[in-house]
Amino acid sequence: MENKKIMRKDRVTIYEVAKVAGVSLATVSRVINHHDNVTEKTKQAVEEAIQRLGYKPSALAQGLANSRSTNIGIMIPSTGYSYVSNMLDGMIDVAKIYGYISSIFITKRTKEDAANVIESLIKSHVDGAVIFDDELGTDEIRSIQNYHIPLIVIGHDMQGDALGSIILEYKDPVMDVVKEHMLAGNDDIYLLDIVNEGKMIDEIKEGLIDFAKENNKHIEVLKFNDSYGLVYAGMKDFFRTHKSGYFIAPRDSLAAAIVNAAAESGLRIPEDVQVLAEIGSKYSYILRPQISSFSIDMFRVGSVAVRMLTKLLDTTSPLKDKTFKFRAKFNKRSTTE
Amino acid sequence: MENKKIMRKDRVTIYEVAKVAGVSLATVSRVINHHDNVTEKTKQAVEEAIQRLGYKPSALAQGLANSRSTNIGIMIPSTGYSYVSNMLDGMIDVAKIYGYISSIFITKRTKEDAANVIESLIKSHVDGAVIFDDELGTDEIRSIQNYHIPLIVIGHDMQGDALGSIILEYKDPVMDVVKEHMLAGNDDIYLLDIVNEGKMIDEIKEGLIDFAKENNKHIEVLKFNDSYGLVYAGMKDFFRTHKSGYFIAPRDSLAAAIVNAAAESGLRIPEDVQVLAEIGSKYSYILRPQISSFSIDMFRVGSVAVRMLTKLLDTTSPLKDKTFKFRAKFNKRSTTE
DNA sequence: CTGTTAGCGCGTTCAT
DNA sequence: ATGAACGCGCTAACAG
Repeated sequence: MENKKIMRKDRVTIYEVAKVAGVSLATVSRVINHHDNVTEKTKQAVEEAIQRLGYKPSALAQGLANSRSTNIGIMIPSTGYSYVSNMLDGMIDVAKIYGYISSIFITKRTKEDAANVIESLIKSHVDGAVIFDDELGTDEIRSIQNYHIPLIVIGHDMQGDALGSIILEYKDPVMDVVKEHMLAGNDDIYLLDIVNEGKMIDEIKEGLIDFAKENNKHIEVLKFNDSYGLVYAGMKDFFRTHKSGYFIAPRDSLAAAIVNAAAESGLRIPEDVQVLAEIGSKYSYILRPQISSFSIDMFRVGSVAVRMLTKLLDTTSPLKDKTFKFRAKFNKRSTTE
Repeated sequence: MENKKIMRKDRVTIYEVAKVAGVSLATVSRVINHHDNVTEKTKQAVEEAIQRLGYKPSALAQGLANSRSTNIGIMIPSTGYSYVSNMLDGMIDVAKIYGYISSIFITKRTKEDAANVIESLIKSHVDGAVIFDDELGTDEIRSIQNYHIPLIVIGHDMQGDALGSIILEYKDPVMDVVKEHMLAGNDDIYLLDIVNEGKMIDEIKEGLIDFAKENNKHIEVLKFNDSYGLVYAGMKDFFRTHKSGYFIAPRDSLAAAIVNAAAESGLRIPEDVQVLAEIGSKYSYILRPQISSFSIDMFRVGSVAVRMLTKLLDTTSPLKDKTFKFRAKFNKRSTTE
């Protein structure tokens, strides 16, 4: 009773459609690809057969046949942060419009995992990819290019052949605001250093610390693991002995932890403690007091990234601007003076 | 200089590896699939060739050859809401562990779009899919099954052959809390009705209204388009003429809109106005006052969904519990009494 | 306008 | 243990 072949007779193929319609498979192929050189009559017959059988062409076979998978890869860190998922939304949205399916590759924040992810990205045979990953070095990104996969890189300023990049300018705007505070004579800055927050945030940190040194000021670094709860608890503790300061947090939910801890310790905001969030979201203005923060429309970043990618993939229309900048806008709200 | 052919000689195939290693492609295939019947020596030779050439098997060709794409489909509405992106995170995480790549199919909230998405889901040749989409009817979901795609459905109580389901119980817990408020003699309930919020929320609305009728109470429905800003503005207006009430919002960010509007209208919370959010997130406890809401660990829902799916896909280990329930937990906080 | 045939890159018998 | 040959489902010349 070796009838294994019979039990898996599921997927309808182009052959069966051809047979039912009484034509050759080439004709069916022409119909589904809208090649106009087909008689209206036979076309109808084919389409009817397709309907009756419920035939759907296999993207796998199509991909193999013309070495285009109509898939794009999206490499991002865990979407837990809302700015990442907003970006993701924008990317998938545009990809869909252009007829691409989005395959997501989540990277943990380790070199090792990044290598694995790159591996599967290449195997997966995507037509192109957009990469937003703080942990990846430019060399690793270049290695992907050895496989001729057009790339859009977000957050690295890179140039290359089938390579575009999007730059997120948070650092300068943030530094401008902090500099102003410092140069006004203040020397009360505390910087929240969250482990594994990524390269972008780290660079801001370094820039700030360097600037402070140059100006004979001091920045106190407060190190925490990621999570609102941890920071909130830590800051409650902190405010038992400290009664003021100018605090900088990577994201607004973390800024909220400071704000809440301060307020519940009887401190006034912004008179006693000021709080600044580097990456803001809609919660910056939902929270009370509203949080001063910097923002970039990440949905738009995602849209632009994929739109650039489709240009890269469409050999007929060369991408002109291969690098695009988004500059964070400062929204001064109620947690700073 | 018409050397176009040379410039597109990109992907390394199994043939080239075979040639370099001095074996046949069958042997290479055995090595990359870890079929043990290969001499250690030739195995080494092959592996070295693979290294030198930087060969990566094409998932496309592999998929075609054994009709398994090692891709799973994930159908979800826009990830804008954090509970959706948390779920997504959980799904992708587990998929990765099991060696699957995740293809995301975003659905807008219309029947038409849903049909298109289903179409591309089938074409994409995924091995299985998990569907979380309020707008889809059970009949449409069944139609996917005609293509023998194992499915996990979240939010619908369905049974079927290669079909598992996860039920999200928000309705009963929410109704319990509201009933208690009503039965305590109150008749001051306002329900925020956000357009396109999805079936799950709609069902709670209907349940609530029915219950009110049966008990001779009244529920005032406040209709808004989605967005914090719109609701906030609308409620500011509302509170010029209304000075109290028990408000129910679909999500905590919307609840925050009510809370903020009320507070800024000089009303006390929860003495004058009480606010309850149906779907809570971490912001329920980040916001001040903290918002009373219901919660399910959506990351876990996502994990469980994909784990169930992998069981469905693994023919050797049949899935025993084909339906799984998550019951929302009520977190009474500061916006209700 | 339509059918035939040769790949696309890889897995898998069936021999050797 | 290893190689030759066929098939997965479809596209793209090439004939007719």
